[in-house]
Amino acid sequence: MSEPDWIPASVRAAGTERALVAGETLFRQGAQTAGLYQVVHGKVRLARFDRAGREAVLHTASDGETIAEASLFSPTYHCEAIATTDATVRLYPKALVMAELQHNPSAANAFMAMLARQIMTLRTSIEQRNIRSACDRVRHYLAVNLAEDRRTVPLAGSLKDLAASLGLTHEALYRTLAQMQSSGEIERSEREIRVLKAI
Amino acid sequence: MSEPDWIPASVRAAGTERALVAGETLFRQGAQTAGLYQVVHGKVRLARFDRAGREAVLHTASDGETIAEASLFSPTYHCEAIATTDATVRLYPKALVMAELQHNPSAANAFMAMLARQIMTLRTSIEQRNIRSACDRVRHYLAVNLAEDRRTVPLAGSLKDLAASLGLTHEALYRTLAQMQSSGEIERSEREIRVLKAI
DNA sequence: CGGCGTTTTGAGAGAGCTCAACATCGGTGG
DNA sequence: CCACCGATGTTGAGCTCTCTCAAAACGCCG
Repeated sequence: MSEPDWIPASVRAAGTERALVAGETLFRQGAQTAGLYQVVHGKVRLARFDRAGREAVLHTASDGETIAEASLFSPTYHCEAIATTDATVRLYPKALVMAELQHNPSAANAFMAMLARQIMTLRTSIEQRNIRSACDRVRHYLAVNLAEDRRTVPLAGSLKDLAASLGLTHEALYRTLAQMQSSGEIERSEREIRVLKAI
Repeated sequence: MSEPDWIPASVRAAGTERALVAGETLFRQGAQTAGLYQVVHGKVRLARFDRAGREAVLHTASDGETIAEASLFSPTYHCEAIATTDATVRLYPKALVMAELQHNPSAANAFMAMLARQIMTLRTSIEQRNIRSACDRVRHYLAVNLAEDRRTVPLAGSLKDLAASLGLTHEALYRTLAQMQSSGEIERSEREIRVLKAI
């Protein structure tokens, strides 16, 4: 989604890599911002924790995506970044990125477009979490994440992770998927869900 | 929140105003994007409607705020804009705004910062909608919207509108507020809520 | 005064959460 | 090779909480 095509070679060269093991925290809410991170490979999720200890998954970034873009304009991070799988990330220093955006209009334009896309994606997430019914929430997820064949939805990680992304308990997701499968609405295989009825 | 301090006078002068009555739709999801809107006065909310007809309020813009910024980078609007109160909006043509962002680095910078702020606000909304308990959701809202005195939260519109913004039914909100008041957690007056216990 | 929208309160039902038990599978170490 | 362990996947039962449907008080405005 957020291919960092706008990062020029000069900035790219200044990036420093770091390896993360699954479960490791990259940065915490409130910590000083270091710069812009790009996920080289693996999955890193952005999340917040509420008083009750519940984790709200805000986004999961995969290979090539950048995270913490908004933090370029903030002195501290406003959410937690946690490796969902083993992962490698690359850090681009804040000052360097900001200077590039300041002096390179086309980079700035691409960056703005990327922020705009993120805003749209986030609004879709809000729409999704506004749906109470687990079944309709799953349907919404399927509709939004349909592959180009308009019939299948790839499953990137575990169902448990998906449940967290959907804001459901994993039990509720399991049950809902089982029900949708037995009613003939979907078919499931190892790495994808096939949608049989129009959504 | 989104004071359009980055809109230069030249663009400002090219704006065209339009009056809206409460309930009127400014633009619909899927419609061609005309440009950037600024709410001169009144309240305009961005929302989406799901299959069940439920409205998910994504944002409510007040005096001075801009809406549809992300749509500058999209051919169509991705949500509905509806006047919550009688309102006046000003439209800045897309091409003019884009040209300004292209040639004026400081305007581009301010615009990027505004988009970044919006991303953070949207993430806070997702965090909020991830909270199931009506009481905790209200507490979260109060904590996020505390005035500078750290004790009061202003009530801009009706409680019914607030309920929609919180993603709760109005009945649930009324009940929750009544309960929080009777337990001594808050005090209510016409235009604000006073928080008595630390959140 | 009548009408309309907001604010309240009541009662019932449905749905997801919580707690719990168990199956499955891959990896580890004896 | 097998036992063990942890994480994921699955299913069951009960409970809580919000939603839904209803009804009524209240305030505002023509």
